[in-house]
Amino acid sequence: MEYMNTAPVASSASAGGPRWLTDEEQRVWRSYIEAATLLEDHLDRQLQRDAGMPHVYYGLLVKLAEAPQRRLRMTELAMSAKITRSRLSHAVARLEKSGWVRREDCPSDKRGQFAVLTEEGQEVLRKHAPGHVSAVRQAVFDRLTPEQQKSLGEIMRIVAEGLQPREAGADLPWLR
Amino acid sequence: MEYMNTAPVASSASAGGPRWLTDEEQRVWRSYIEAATLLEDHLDRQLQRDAGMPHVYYGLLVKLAEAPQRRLRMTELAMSAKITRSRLSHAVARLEKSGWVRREDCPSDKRGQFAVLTEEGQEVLRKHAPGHVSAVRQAVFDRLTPEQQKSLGEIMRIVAEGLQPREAGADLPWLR
DNA sequence: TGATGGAAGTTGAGAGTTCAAGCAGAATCG
DNA sequence: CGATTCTGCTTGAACTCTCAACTTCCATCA
Repeated sequence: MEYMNTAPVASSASAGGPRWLTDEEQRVWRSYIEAATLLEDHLDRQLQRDAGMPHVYYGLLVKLAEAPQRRLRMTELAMSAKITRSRLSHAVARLEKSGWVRREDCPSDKRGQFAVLTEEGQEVLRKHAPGHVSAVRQAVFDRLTPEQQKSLGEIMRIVAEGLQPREAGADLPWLR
Repeated sequence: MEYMNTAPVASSASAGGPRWLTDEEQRVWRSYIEAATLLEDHLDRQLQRDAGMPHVYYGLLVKLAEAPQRRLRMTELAMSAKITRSRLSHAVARLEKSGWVRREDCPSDKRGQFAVLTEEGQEVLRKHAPGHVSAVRQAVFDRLTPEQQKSLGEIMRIVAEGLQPREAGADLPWLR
């Protein structure tokens, strides 16, 4: 009896026993885990080395850069980046220290805070975007056919949807 | 001029300028990032809550469970899990504290160490595998058609291959 | 044998993340 | 209005990960 993989191997009867993954499903799952691990690691390294920040932080700057006044409420930013507010708080504190983001009080809600991309923040993006795109291209797009790219998009969209926030809850309204 | 996403938006001329991602490529990339973030987070939470360890650690136990004597050299384990040796060292130290793994000296190479899955380690896997598989199934496999599953496998295999270790280097022979 | 370089693994400090708790302001309602 | 509850965001401690040394042992070769 093989127990698991990052999920176990086949051999399911009919009754309530857990539906293990088939061999094929397992191969798929392992490929996913490996690629995801290697990829995130690769991008983290690339950005840490070149831009001095991890991939997630870079993503935050990008979201801000695209937002109306290059600003977003903390909660909005957290939701859009799919991270907890707590994590965001720490992250923004760090980005503030680096001078790439600044906090601003929200006039309409005294509890609220805006995270605002600074000029230096924009500069950092301008400077390192090319390297980052190229890393992404090299690791992913250059290796996939147009059909595969399309497939990947559909698949990931479905998975993401299934895990979306839904209803509220303690510190993580999102993340179920 | 849109600068970036977690990679910038289109508008490329002909000369050397960075080849930005097209709108469609960007949508794909964002979906990927979102799904990967939500998924890893979801599994980490599930396992942390139920089994008292993060997803990566669970993966390590699984690798050991499948290995010949339920043991693997540190370096082998690190490579197979796609993580650095340093990270593994810390991880195994923690797993040892929890009593799920034990270290053993390698007879043939005095520098070498085996990570060995303990009886408690196996027990933990047996106990929590069902919940974990079910989480993976719910989040991924149950939502995809067989074709999509196959596609996902191929795509991720390609990406993983492209990022594989190749030649040696400092502390991270893998991870380029 | 002894020097030299490489390989296996660990370590410590700093950075990032999680979790539970906490504070202040907003909203609801009697 | 005052009490109660909810929302927005922050905090601190515990934990994990990264990065750059560092130690020990193996391998090569003169």
